[in-house]
Amino acid sequence: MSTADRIERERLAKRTRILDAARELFVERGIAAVTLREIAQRIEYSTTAIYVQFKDKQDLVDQMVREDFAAFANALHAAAANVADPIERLGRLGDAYVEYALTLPRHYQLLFMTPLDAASDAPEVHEPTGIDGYRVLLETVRECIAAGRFRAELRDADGIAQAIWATVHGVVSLLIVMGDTDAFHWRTPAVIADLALGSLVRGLLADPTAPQRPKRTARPAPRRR
Amino acid sequence: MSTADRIERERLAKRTRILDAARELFVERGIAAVTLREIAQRIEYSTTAIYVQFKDKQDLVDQMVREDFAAFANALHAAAANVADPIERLGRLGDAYVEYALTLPRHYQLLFMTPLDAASDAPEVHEPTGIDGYRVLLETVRECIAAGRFRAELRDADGIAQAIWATVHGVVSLLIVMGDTDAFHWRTPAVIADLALGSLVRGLLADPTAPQRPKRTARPAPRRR
DNA sequence: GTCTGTTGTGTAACATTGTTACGTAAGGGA
DNA sequence: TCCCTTACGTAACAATGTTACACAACAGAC
Repeated sequence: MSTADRIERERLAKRTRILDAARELFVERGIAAVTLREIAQRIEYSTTAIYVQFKDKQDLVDQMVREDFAAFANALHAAAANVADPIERLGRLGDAYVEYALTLPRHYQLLFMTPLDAASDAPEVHEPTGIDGYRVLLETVRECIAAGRFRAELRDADGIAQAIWATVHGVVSLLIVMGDTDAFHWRTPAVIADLALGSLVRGLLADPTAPQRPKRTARPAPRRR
Repeated sequence: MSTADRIERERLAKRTRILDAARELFVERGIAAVTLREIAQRIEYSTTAIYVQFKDKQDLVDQMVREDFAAFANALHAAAANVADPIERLGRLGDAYVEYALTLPRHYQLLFMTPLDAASDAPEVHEPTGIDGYRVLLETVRECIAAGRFRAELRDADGIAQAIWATVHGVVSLLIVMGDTDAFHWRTPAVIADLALGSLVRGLLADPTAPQRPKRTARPAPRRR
């Protein structure tokens, strides 16, 4: 059925157009501030046409978020690839994480700083969002443990991975929310991330006398609002 | 003018009633899900009566948040009081932080996980929100540095304080958003916090062979939604 | 004691936004 | 050629934040 294929192709193309327009507006002005009418107008459809592809606004947001979680996980995979030393890999993962999050702060906020609320419809059916990226981290931590790089009493890979995740998440999320308040005299994201993750890893190491990681390039502060 | 006093007192009492009702509803069901009509009904006023005391909904939220930031800062002050050893004080601060945040996750979300948006009206006029608690932490870090407890190359008190803040914030905020997703096999908040903050501090110390902190009582997982 | 102006309150209405009902047009399959 | 599914748009609805306006209460001036 070539015709059915074409129809499906057009259907998917429209879905992509909607998601792209929505993504752009969401990232720019925040999810709550964007109306369906606005999205529809941008792609030259009526508002209700969106409802053919998406059950409601929340469904649109969910599907977009799910796609972008995958992209985020891919970025982490890429950062970890071809790095033999697991400790070094931890650093690379952290760098990539901060990089992604602060390049698209709005997006990060959507992905990791917003409880999924009404997504309780059927999100547990699919792969839980964010689990991909977590697995990369967890595997690296397991390697560190297996290689005897961490102190002997540190055997809980999940706990350690969660602590590391929490640390980098804390840096970026705190900066996204509070980064505009000058009174805190914020250091650059790279400095804070190096201090937090660097010291954390150092505290985990069995042999802290090993050399530290080199400096990275600076990252700009997250943009406003 | 006793009458003017009474009027002012009544005015303040009404304001408090509004804020209390709003707080209760916000904490229970989230800020966006609560309507002004609902708040008004709970305190037996008309909806528009709220507008006499507050410019709009955002203003109401702002004022509530400002008050509660102060309460949070007080909790931190109390936790830090009468603890001579600055390193131990860091731990106490972290404990109090996690305790407060996970006891009132909704509230924490409101305070530290939501960009202030329209609060850009006149929030910078007043003391920036959250700065009180930060000062307690910063002062403690300064003491640690002055006492030579940290490694010699660590001299940037602001940077270190921000890294520590980011770490505990990361633990609680990650759990608030993701804590319900079982696939991550979350450890208890106390375990993650100890791993993250404990290892971070250990990584900062000039002498990591010093004794670790004792275990604390367990904290329940943050409640849903 | 009366008047006046300010302040608080409620009713009604408005604008916006997510959402649904319904009529219509298109187009593929029999 | 006919039917039926699908997509689309117009109009309308419900909920919510917000404003306009009229009225009542009441403190202060005279």
